[in-house]
Amino acid sequence: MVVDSELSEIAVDRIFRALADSTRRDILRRSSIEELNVSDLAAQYRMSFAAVQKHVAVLEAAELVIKRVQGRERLVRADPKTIAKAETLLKQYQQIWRDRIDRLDNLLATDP
Amino acid sequence: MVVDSELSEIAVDRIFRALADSTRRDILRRSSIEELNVSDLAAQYRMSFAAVQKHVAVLEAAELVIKRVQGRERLVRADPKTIAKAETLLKQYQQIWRDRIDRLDNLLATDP
DNA sequence: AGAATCTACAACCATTTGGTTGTAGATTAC
DNA sequence: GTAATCTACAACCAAATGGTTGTAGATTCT
Repeated sequence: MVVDSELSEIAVDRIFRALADSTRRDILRRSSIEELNVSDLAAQYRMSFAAVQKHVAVLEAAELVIKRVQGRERLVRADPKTIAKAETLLKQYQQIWRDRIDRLDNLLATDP
Repeated sequence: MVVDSELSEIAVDRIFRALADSTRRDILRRSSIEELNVSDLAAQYRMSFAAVQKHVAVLEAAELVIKRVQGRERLVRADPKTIAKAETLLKQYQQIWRDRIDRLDNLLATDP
């Protein structure tokens, strides 16, 4: 039985790995609100431009953000589809647990 | 504005980090279905007992599973509360994006 | 054209991660 | 009591991660 249906395990690894860093979560949040270039993002954190660039690359590899070229800028925006996929995955784990509870309930109800 | 409300950033890091490995996700799935000891889990994977033990420890540190002592065994079961929290976090990101869409819609509707 | 801005990317470093083997402590079975 | 089972934990190793600085390529501004 497979929990995942449309994403490869590697892709799921990348999504959760990308979400496992507060700087990246903040980049995701900011780029959910408005499209930003990498310099604007970098200005928000106490780390080098290159470090923020790497964080954006991790989010991009996970397909959590999309980068668009406009002149010399790279505009970053969140991709809500991938976030939705991650949420769906967690829902499936919860569903497994709910099914288990249901089975226990039925057991207790039918066998008093 | 803070996305998280009750979990520390470090705790969120640990949750997503723990989910970023297919072996750990499988352990979580199996321990969602039934309580298992570490040996039973280890038998499922092509890696050493100690490696599986470490994976369980990562899940435990993230509070995604709970370990219970019974005799010489350590019984592992998923903690649905933490899974639910992770799902809630992702929902919040989606909500930010939906709010943005709503704002754009309103803008387009009121200013033709 | 020249300067400033935005980005890419390489090289490097310390720490963490994911695996291994090996040893030892409890608990259970015989 | 002894053997088998289940677990904990240390020590070690290779690879990945998260940061740095430095250099260079486009693009825009004056």
